[in-house]
Amino acid sequence: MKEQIRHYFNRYVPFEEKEVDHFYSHLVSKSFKKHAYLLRPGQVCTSKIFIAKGLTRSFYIDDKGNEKILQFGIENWWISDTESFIKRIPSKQFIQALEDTTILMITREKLEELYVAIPKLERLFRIITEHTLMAIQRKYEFYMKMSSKERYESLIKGIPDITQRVPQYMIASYLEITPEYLSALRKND
Amino acid sequence: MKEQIRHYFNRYVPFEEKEVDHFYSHLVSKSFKKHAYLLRPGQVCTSKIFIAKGLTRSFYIDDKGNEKILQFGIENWWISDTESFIKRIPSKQFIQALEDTTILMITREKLEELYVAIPKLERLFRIITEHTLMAIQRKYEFYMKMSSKERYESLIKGIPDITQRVPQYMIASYLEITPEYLSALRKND
DNA sequence: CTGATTTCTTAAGATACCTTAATTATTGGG
DNA sequence: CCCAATAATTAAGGTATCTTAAGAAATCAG
Repeated sequence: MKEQIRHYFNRYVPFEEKEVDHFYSHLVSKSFKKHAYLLRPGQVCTSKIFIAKGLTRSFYIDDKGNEKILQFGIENWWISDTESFIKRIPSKQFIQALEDTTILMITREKLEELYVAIPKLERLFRIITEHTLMAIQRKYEFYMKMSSKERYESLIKGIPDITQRVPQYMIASYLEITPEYLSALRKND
Repeated sequence: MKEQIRHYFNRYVPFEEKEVDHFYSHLVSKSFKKHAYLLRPGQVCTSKIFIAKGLTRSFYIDDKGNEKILQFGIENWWISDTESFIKRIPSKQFIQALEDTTILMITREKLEELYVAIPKLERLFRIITEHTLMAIQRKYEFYMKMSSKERYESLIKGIPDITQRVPQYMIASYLEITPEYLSALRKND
């Protein structure tokens, strides 16, 4: 798993073996069975959470009691609740494993210590955050302009095996359409 | 204007007078008349752009020749084309002043030099980017779930004077509804 | 101040997507 | 392997939002 982190980091900033070792030694690894919760409403999301393996969904329950899926999280993606993490306020969302999932996490406190100890880490996370921002912004800018069908196709293109890994009604929730309508869309290719 | 930057920076990270001076001396200020373009498709967005005063829109032209507004930019907001900036690829969008607008900008090259000279700056931009990510993500997550009317109300809440500053058809484009329908929505309060 | 241009409104018919409810298909635990 | 629970489909009728087209209102340049 250290190798995975090393590889991921080096996509953004070249790191020496030693630096990765140092950082990695402060990461906490945790495994969750399918359906287990990584975060529940009311908890403060105190750590950055990196998915090493598996699949998660982030969702909340709306006024009418419906689950609203905000994001799927896959390998090599950060899935913390950004708002809860930054503002140190209780989260409103669930993060749930949809497959057996292994994460690597680091608390905010520890990370801030490490930013001082390994200044390059500050750079790394600036760059990672910039890239995440770019990806999220791009995704939503286009999602907003797309029809349901186009959003579905776009999701499949981004995560081709998502239909094998996630029940269809969750994909519908994520795309903000009803399961019935998604079913109808799929019927006419 | 230096005072404005100082104030903005200190919202995120405490800076000494001297450090702000140093950074500020590398910023380039530019003014644009209403309707002038800050960026056009084909150009690479080589600078981070901060709006000191005024109002801009970012938009692109879709397949059918329609303008699609992605963002409005107001005072104390960064409005660069993130993807073009990060990947150093030609932008697909226009950024246009909707009022007489003054920006402060800094090239990527200069900024990277300054990250080394003033390490605290790296931290500042990590934090700014984190906050921007949080804001953008939150905005879109909710926009996706909202009706047209709710999106309109949400925009007004965020930028109360937007209706005075921007023609209604641009607001409609931003909210991804037709001007006709926005007009109808406004009619029934 | 005035005509030209831009912006906003109105209304009728069309379409994308939703709601409800019932039926069928699939999956997982014992 | 089977039953219970979960997930997916179908269809009918409804609503939000779009399209088109025309006219009214506001703004801008000279």
